[in-house]
Amino acid sequence: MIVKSELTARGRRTRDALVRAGRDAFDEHGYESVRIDDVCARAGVSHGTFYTYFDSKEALFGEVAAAVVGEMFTASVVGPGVPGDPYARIEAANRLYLRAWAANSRLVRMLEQAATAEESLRGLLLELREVFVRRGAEGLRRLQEQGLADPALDPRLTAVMLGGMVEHFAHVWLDLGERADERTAVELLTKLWARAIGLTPASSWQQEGV
Amino acid sequence: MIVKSELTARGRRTRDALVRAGRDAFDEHGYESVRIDDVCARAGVSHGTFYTYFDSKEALFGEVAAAVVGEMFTASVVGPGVPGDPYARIEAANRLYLRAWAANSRLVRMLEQAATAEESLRGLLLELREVFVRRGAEGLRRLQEQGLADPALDPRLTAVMLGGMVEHFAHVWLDLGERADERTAVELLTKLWARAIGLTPASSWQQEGV
Amino acid sequence: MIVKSELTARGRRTRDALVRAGRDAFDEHGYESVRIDDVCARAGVSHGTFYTYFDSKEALFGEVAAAVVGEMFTASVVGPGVPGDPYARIEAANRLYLRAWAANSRLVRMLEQAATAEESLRGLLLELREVFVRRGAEGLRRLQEQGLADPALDPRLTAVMLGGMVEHFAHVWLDLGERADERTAVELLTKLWARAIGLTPASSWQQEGV
Amino acid sequence: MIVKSELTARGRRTRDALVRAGRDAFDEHGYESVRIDDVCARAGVSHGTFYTYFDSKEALFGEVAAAVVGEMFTASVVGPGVPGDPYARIEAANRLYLRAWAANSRLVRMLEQAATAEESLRGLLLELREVFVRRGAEGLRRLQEQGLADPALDPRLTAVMLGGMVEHFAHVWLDLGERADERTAVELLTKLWARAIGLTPASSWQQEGV
DNA sequence: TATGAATGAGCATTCATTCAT
DNA sequence: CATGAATGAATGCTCATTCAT
Repeated sequence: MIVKSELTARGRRTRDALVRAGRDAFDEHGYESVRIDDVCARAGVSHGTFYTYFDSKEALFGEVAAAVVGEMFTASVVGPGVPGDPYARIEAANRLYLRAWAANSRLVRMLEQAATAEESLRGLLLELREVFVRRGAEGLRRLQEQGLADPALDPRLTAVMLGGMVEHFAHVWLDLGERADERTAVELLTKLWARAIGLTPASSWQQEGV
Repeated sequence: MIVKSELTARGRRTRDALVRAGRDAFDEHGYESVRIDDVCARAGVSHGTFYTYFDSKEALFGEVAAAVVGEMFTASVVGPGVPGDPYARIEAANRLYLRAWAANSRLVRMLEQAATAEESLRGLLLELREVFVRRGAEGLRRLQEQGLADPALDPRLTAVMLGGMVEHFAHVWLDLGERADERTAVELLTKLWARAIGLTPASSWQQEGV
Repeated sequence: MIVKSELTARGRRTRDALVRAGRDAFDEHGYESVRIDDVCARAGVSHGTFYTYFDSKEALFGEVAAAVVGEMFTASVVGPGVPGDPYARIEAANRLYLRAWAANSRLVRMLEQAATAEESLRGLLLELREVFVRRGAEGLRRLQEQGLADPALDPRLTAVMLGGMVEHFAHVWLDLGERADERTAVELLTKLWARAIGLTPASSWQQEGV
Repeated sequence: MIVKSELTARGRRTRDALVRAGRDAFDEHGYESVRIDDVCARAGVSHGTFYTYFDSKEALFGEVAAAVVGEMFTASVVGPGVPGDPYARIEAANRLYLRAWAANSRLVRMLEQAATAEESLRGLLLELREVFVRRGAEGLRRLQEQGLADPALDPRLTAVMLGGMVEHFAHVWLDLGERADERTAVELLTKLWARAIGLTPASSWQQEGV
């Protein structure tokens, strides 16, 4: 097998084609159903060529999964340009969150499947979750410090639960055909999220408690 | 193949052993990894016997899935003995909801996987979701009618989202090792749920709106 | 895989057919060249059936080798009916020795090849050699005790060398086409062997030494 | 492919490196296990370069085998400086014989293996044996003519057998781990050889016969 | 000459399913 | 009803060889 760092331009092109083909194939047919042959055909290379770049189907999937996870990280960052209004920031975050998960729903679920068997993939999966959980927890903590959210909530557990709500909805929405338009969905998710953490326009938590 | 209704006592015992063995095997190793051989060995019957009762591996899984779904329905019904306090009822429902999904998390996810390929399983999966969604929506609608919850919320979509929060947490908690004890989890899920729907002790919604 | 002891009569027949077919195939084409398919075709069973009885090609070869080694042991025992005349006994032994190795020359050489890689086969190979070496050494020691052979010879090393002469000749004769008829070969091998150990009609060694 | 005679200095170096690498690889891992890739890596050239110099793996092996055979011829010639004492000459020859075979035991056995399939290699193998057999036969014939060895022995067949004894011992000694030090081994081989051909200090054969 | 990417025939192995007993 | 031997399509992977650069 040729390692990634030792590639010529031509090799890189072929390798990229295989990763792209693999990603499409996995997304369309599911991990188990994908044949190395399918991937090769899609990438326009012969069967043997696959093994010039990857040791196995698992290795390819690892590569695909890593790419997906990387994209999700990048795509879900709420830019600094978003207004300081906490509610608006939550809404923006939820929109990106929903989109990021929706775009990769099937592959992420596949990653979960595969992670059961493959040690290396488990790490990737946990890293993925951790990044999203931490972001959510950080955001909540900040609001708590500003007196805008219920200070009694455990930030991490709350982030896990509310993040899960968004993530799960992405799946139900796109994979299971639950009917809703994005605007409505994001608005409702945001309303539920904001209310759940007790987001207040003023700093009422400092006086009252739960 | 012998159909279920034409079984002798002995046949029923063998068949039940296969279903039980299949359920355990699927839960432990995942759909694809399970060999008919494994199931037969577990059930203590010979390889050929399997086909006396089932047409295929899929057929067995369908049977297992149906059993699981049935159990989940039964197990998650909030008994009439629970006090009328809405918050307490939500908490009781969430506890049962969480337990029901946690107990069968892997099999349900397997069902989702398999449903991608198998038409018949898709129906089962949708039925499963629908029952839970409908229950949640009914509950919310009742609270709205009583003026105890935000009447502006779409009952179904809200139920999908908040139900998803619980369902997803069951998965994260049990399959992915997120650390939490049941009491804490149920309490937080309930608090978030209640706040999200704007559950009020009094009937404040009638005067205010969102 | 079905273990040997759990076979029905039918299974035993199939298994035996595979071993026989494998033996023929190995003998004709050499280890590496033999395809599982060839063996199956020869045995008149389908490809998959092979794996009902053997885990791999190596496993089959192990079985074949063990059978060959067993036969060689049996076939090379000089019966008790052979006259006590030491020279005649050596000749009889050499004849059987030559025949035993000649009959299985290719398979034994294959075993040597394969033993390089397979730990389990190495044991079999060493056992095979050891039996023949020990027999030769015992015979020599007896003659030495009777004063009929040079007592200065190390029995084991001498047996290794002279046994090797016969074994090697079997190979050269049959595999490499060295021309000779069996009678001539056995007579010459015996003459060389007898002279080499200083076999004397009388008990001259007791008086002389080397 | 570039033929040997048309090489530049650089080409010769690369080619030699491949032959040397191939010899080491064959000796260590056996014919079938050697990958062209291994050889190239060892020689420090890229995969494609191999085919600049050789048509195939077999061609490389042929080259290696020829080199080995050449060395064995050279290394085993008893120099003219060795004293005329026949026993001492036999001992010297056996020492060189043993060393020559021991040094190349694995490669020679590989050649025998390969010769089964490759016509061209068969010639090489037969040539190798023939040289050693002829030398042994010549030596014996000379001794017979001088009345120092049993004139009744067929020189060629005797040489095949006794030569085989030495050759085989080299294999058993080095490849199969039979324990012996060289001095002891050579002395015993020589004693057995000398006695077997009836080597006498005086010219007793002229009067007696066997 | 050297390189290394591409090729594809070839092969071992798995496993759901069938069927004779 | 139960058994377990037989089936064979399906598929991942290897590696000698070719060839464009």
